Amino acid sequence: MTSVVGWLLDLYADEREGVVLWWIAKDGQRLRLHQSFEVKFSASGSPDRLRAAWRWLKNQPIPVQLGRDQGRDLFIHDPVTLLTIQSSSPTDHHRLFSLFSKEFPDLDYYDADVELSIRHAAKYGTFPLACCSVDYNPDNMEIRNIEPLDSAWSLDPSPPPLRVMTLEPDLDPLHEIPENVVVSIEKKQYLFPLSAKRPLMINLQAVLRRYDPDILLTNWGDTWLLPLLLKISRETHLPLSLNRDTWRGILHKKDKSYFSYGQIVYKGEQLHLFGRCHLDMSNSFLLRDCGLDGVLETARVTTLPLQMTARTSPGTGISSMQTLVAIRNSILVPWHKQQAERLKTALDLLHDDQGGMIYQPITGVHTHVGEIDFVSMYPSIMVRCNISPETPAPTFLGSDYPPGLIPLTLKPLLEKRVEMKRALGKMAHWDPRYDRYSAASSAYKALLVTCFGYLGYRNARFGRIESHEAVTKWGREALLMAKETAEDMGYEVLHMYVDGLWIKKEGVSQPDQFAPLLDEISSRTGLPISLDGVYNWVAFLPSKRDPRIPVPNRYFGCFQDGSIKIRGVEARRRDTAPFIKETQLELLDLLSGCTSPEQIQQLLPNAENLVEKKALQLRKRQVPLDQLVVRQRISRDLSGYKSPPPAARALKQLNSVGKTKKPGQSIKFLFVNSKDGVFAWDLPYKASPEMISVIVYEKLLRRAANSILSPFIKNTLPLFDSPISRK
DNA sequence: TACAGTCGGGG
DNA sequence: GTGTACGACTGTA
Repeated sequence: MTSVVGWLLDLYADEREGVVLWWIAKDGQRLRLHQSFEVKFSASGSPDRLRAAWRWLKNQPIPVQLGRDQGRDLFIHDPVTLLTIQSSSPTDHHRLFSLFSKEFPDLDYYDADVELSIRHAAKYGTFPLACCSVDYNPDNMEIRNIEPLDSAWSLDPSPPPLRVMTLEPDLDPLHEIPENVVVSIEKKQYLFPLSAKRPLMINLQAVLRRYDPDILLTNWGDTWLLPLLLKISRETHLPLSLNRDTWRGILHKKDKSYFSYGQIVYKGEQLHLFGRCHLDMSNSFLLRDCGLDGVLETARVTTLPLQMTARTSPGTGISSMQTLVAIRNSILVPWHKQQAERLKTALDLLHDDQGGMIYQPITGVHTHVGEIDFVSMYPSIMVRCNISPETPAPTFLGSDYPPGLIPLTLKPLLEKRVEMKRALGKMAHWDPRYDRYSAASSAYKALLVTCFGYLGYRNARFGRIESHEAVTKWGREALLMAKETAEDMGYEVLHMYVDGLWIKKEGVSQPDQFAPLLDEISSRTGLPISLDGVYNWVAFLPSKRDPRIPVPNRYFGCFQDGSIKIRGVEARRRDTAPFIKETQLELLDLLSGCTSPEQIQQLLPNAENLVEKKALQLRKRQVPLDQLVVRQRISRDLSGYKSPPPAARALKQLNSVGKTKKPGQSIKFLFVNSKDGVFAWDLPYKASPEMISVIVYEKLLRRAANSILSPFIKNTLPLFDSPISRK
């Protein structure tokens, strides 16, 4: 028997060995161990059907152990009688469940589709990069015992000595033709020409062997680079050991488009490795937004393998956390079948209108305004009021009922994030923990927010619309209490939006002056609230269709520390060209130091000069083309468009040269003087400055400038706004 | 004018 | 294999 202390890198099922676990040992070894792992699921239904199921299971060839048990279904009051089915390995379980559930589609299944890593976490307390003490038999590398020395909730776990290698083409393969593969290891870089195929393979294989990375960080690795390298490897018959588990194939997952948050999203194809983790920066929002630290910190709390964590949505993450808590608390995990969405009833529509509290702002420019926001409002409410599918409707001050599944899941995450945020506030930027804390804090925020959304999602395993409504109800309640408190203390409330208030009081302009109000709101509502900042000035815009009507989420302003906040206007939209966005930001920057409307008035001529200068650059065609690129999402197949918008016309051009985009992918294009009015950016031939439609861009420029300047220009109608026509 | 299409969130 | 809202805004017919 050998004992080793190390960090868990990866875990996956194996046909013969049960579960394979890769460890980074303290002494630097990379260890491949395995462990037999039994998997149990259960079914409930009428006694007749369960008897029939028992007979069927007895007469099929996959070995099983059957039993009877009782269990707790969160949505059923009484204990449920269960037929339990235990397989001796994860692969047996998969095969058996897929056959069995087809044979008996009328049964209710539990614990049937739980990710292997979650089952392992529930049984042994493991999670990605958990530091553990492992006993194993050195003769056959079989694990005898795993003892976690680490908790997912600790702020500063012992850091694993990860070896990271970056692999990327030198140019964006969607836009240009890359010539080299760039390999980066720590501070070193290597450049291998793509055209010299044999040397490329030999060199790559050599670095992979020599450095033996744990993490292979790529750009376009899923969708372009690794498929290409594997193809070259086949053509040249030269080996390329991307996997550590060398005899294994690489797992390809197909691309797909799906609906989420009311829109189509596209997820590119994926390549998963074994024994080593492939993370594609271009195919992972989490990796792009929160970096490698964000992925590692998310994997620790969700217990999903690193390669999966990087590529899934926060919804999958929070759902995994709920599943783990359920198993640990002996709550059955209902099988999540993909059921057709039923149509909404009139009642549902009525309910949907009862979301967050939204108020109409007082339009125009206001100075010395404080913005206060509840901290993680919805998750805090779920924890404080014990809102969960199985808990009774709460009163505002919580319930006597024991904590439900959702609060049990959220509480440690919420507390870890609050602690990290608190530490960040006092920490220097050069502190080695700073980046990791920031990454974790924004990754956790997404998990927390999504948990609320999932309560209202019909297909979620642990959702219940009444719970969702209870959260928004208490949210509105808390916001109204905050408003009353502010008014009681002499503030004017200019605007409210879901979890934030914009308030003003004569003589109050320093951050610490807001403290008594914040304390009072916290004590009245029981929810944490903090000052987002004090604006030098903030402008709430009216509707463009009717200037008498305020709109809740179009505003911008400058804080005392010089930072700028913008919502709803062009610069916030991803379909705004960089040049236009830049202009808006420069205009705001120009006005940011002002503390009175008079000062702003004085600077207006400068602002207008800036706009004219930009317009002149456009007319002289001096603006770099990449600054004029517009990006829009394709929502359907080309044939689905009745009046093709610019993005669809650009896609048509790409199609004509054999390139394609699927619904959910975005496409880049320029506005030009041609029949289509657009020119796709990723065509093999390049656009030239003469093609650009100066008219279109100048209108976009003036419209954007107008969004910023109109609140300051008295008694003038917007001068420059008119529809943009093609040509 | 009616209809069709896109975006928003946070950091 | 995970939020099919909803309102503002813009372009096209």
